Amino acid sequence: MKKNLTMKDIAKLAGVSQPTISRVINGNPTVDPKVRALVEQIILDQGFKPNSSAKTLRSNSSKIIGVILFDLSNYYYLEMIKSVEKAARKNEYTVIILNSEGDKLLEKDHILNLQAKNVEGIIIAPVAEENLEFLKKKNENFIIIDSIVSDYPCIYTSLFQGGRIATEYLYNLNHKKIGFIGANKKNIKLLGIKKFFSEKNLIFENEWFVETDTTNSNLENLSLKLDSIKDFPTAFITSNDVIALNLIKELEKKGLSSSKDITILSFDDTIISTALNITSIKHPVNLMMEYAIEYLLNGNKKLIHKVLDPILIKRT
Amino acid sequence: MKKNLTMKDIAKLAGVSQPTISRVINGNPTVDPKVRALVEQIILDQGFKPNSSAKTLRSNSSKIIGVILFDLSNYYYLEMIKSVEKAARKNEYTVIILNSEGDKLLEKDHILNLQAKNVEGIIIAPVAEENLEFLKKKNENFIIIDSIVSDYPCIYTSLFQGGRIATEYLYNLNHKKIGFIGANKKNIKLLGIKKFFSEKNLIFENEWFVETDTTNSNLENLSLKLDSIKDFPTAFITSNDVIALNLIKELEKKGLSSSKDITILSFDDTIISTALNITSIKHPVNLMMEYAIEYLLNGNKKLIHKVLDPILIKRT
DNA sequence: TTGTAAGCGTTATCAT
DNA sequence: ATGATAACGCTTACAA
Repeated sequence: MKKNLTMKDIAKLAGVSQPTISRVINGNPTVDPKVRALVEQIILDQGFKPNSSAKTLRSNSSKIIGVILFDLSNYYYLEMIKSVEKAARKNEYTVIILNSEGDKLLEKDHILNLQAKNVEGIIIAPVAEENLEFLKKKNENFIIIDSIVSDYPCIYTSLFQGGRIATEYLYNLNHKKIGFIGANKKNIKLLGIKKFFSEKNLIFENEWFVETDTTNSNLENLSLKLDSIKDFPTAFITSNDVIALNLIKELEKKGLSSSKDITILSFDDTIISTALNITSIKHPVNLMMEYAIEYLLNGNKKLIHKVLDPILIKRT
Repeated sequence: MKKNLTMKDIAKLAGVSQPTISRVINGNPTVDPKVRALVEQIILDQGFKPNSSAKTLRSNSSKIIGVILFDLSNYYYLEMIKSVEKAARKNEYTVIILNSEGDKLLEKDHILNLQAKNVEGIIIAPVAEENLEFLKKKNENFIIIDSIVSDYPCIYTSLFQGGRIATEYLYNLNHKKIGFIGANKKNIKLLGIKKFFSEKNLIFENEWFVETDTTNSNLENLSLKLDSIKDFPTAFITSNDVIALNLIKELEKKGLSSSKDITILSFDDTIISTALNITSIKHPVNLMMEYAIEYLLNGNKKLIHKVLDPILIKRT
């Protein structure tokens, strides 16, 4: 059976009492510099680190941030994970990443799990509002990412702005017929697109909105939907990179070139956009996670909604 | 100050003693069915989960697996994270993902951190052998992924086979001059490639190996290196997807089409390969992480090296 | 400056 | 079948 060292062991090696070890580790100024030096050397030699369960149990501070993500299929989550781990580490925190897979019950499980681990904060891309209510009821320190939910702390990229600047960019390239492929009609990106159209007194035809499933890249009926469009757009905005990829393939089947005939602009700017060489709307993911950690650790809890500006990454 | 429920609280609500709650939760058969039912209902109502720090401290079982990854830039790590989180969850374990960023000291820090958290196993894509020695000395339950290190438990995809089947595939498409772009010369993929050449009594020209940095996609001198090749290959194998992407861009600058003039085959099969529509060698990442978890939790610890076969994903 | 002792919320060993 | 009680390894008064 594996047995880790304890402060008691270090204390014995140093010939002092266990609390003295604790004092050294926690930088308590009352310890004799000689004792401190000795103890620190022993700690280094032995590769000792205090048991965090005991520490957490006693002091109620786990130094852990929980992150519950909606799904791990969009590639931009990798950057998110990388950013949040780094931002946490900078503050001497560890993150626990969990995948709710868009499942309400699993999300609840994860929340209970994190609470049991005494996490000091939760970053959540939520599935169900009832779980957010639970978090609030339990007085949990948490922040929502990637969603807008009133009365809860949120941090997100303005997809409305994203839709707007995407459209503006295409408009300036002389596109007046612009399609959008994405999830259901209340889609905020779509609202931004429509906003720009109305600003310019242009009409956004209903048929230019092509509804698809965004998390599942299985888009077999995309073809049918595209076929049914009477007045075909000269450009498309897609709700994410994977859809852009599928669109390009569909267009190719129809003998259309995405670089010559139809302009495509995507959301998310993952490596796919780079690979396909298409203009994309980037979320400032890194910034988002830094803010999230900052908010959870020291944030003024009166701050409710933090909106980040999307970034247009121009290509070709 | 946030205060979680404890077994004591539940006990009070149920009118029993605290150890009874523990018995109910741990499925101890000696509890009265009526009491059990009552307690379970209260637990559900209250959304109670026992404090895991206390549990870990007392029982020395944290139900946590640590995962130390070398870097989080290659996109195939996302699938890895997804897989390992899921495989762990299936066994009621939580994972803690850490990024060593290829830094020896950071790797050591992560190891100490995980030990302090009493993790029951560590999955590591290692930076430094001395840290592996430390793990062994500390009698830690761990397994290495993505690397071959003798005398330590490892699980990895056979890159030798990968190189071999990649070459075989191209050979069967009538390519006799095949280049390889990747890291230093001891590269195992390259050995597999050379093996196939020698099997067919063909010569692999030294100039067909183009050395690049694999983690950093900054390949500005790739162009120069390509220019210096006298007998230009008709096909290239790249050590990862990002290099393939850069290669395609370089070739385009030279007026060459990757689909018509030069065939490209990459390693890793991330979404980039899909986007670029190129044949790729896939690591069975999902399988790898399932094995890793299985090994750590129940594995016969005599098993030292587990080799997985790469999968050729044909495209175009 | 340092040691003694209590207590965090569990699990497990006793009794009863 | 269930209730006291000790112990896990730390932090934090309090005493010396």
